[in-house]
Amino acid sequence: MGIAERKEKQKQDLRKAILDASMKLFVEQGYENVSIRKIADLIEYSPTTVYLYFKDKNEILFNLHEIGFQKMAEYTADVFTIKNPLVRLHKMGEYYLKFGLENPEFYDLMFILQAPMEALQTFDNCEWKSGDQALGKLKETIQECMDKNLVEKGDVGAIAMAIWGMVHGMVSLAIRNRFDKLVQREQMVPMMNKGLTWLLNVLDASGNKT
Amino acid sequence: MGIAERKEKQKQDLRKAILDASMKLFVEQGYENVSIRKIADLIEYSPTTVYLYFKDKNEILFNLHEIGFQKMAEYTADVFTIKNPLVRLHKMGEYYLKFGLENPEFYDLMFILQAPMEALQTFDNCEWKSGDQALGKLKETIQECMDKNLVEKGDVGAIAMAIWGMVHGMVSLAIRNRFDKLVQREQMVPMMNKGLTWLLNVLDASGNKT
DNA sequence: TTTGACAACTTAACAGTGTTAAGTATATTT
DNA sequence: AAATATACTTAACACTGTTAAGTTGTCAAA
Repeated sequence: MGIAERKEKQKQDLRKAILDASMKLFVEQGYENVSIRKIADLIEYSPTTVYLYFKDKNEILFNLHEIGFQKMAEYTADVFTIKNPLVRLHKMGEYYLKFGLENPEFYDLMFILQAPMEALQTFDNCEWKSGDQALGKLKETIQECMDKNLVEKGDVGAIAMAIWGMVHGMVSLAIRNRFDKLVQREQMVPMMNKGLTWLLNVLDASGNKT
Repeated sequence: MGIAERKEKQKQDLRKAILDASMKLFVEQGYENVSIRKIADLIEYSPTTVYLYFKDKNEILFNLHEIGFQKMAEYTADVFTIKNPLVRLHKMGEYYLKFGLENPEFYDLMFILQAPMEALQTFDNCEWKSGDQALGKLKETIQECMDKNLVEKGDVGAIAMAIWGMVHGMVSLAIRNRFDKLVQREQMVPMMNKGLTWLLNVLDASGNKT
């Protein structure tokens, strides 16, 4: 069935072309400019053709959001070589801040916009795999810190929520312009890192009961 | 000039009617359903009339965002009677979480959506007064904690950023559905409070050097 | 009193959005 | 050769924010 295979490949090619076009619009003009009509223009098909390959726009944005997680994984790839879990935790936070501030559009898609989560809800297996995996790594590192008595023991889930919350909070306040009028532009990034370091320090202090 | 006064009053009345209609749409149907045409329908004027009273939609949303800050102030009104600044800090955090989760639409407008900040940029005095005031209270409390040696001394600005970041992060991840697939629905709010309590505990521990 | 100006408001339109129903070719199967 | 299935398009619906131009009605000066 060589002909059926070729047809299947062509279908997958067009699907990929749609995602590539979406990606191009996304990185060059931001998520607000990813519209079905603009995608259609780029791939030189009619807008309705897009709907033969994706249920709706949310589904396209969900795919871009996944690419964002891949990109983020590149940022944090080397932290897992760090033996000391507390140092690793610190570096994870630093890379998280770095990724968010250097890729605000991707960050938006991954952690702020509703669209990808709305797409998720329509799926059969509606787990948020990307988020679950990222949170998992955080939890593991926190657990390791506790096992090695580097930090005081406690509810890993709650602590992970709080730490993730802190870095996410700072990034999202920054990229949604809530720091603009409150902090000088040059001091923003160093100050965010200082905030993170502060947390890691009090955390460290809480563990040293020896 | 009684007649000029009456005219001025009528203008202000219509301005208020537009805001009231916006508010009604906002609380009943969410910010996505606040459109110029729907506002116009409610006040029974043509859509273009709205533009005689507000520069654009952002300016209307900015006004609603201010109302949100008033509402938030009601939540936190009684914390300032608390003498112990560390206890006060804890309660401020608790009320912040409570407000955000009970008023997700307002929270969105105040801390997530770009629209009010875009309006701000067009103003003459483009300070974010509401945000500045709220952050100020947080900073004061942190400073007081340091002055009384309840927490280790450090950069107040950075620490305020981190603490605000944490509560904002948790609220915004929650209302933008990032916890949905990761944490059981019933455990979400208690877990967020647990995360906050955890931070306050390690903070407390960091201060007890006596 | 008539004219002119100004204020308040509306109509109509522009340029865009996501999405769907219905139609048209082309290619495959019966 | 006829029927069917595939891939795609046209045209439309129902919205969105926003603006240019036109229409009233009121008021002050000629």
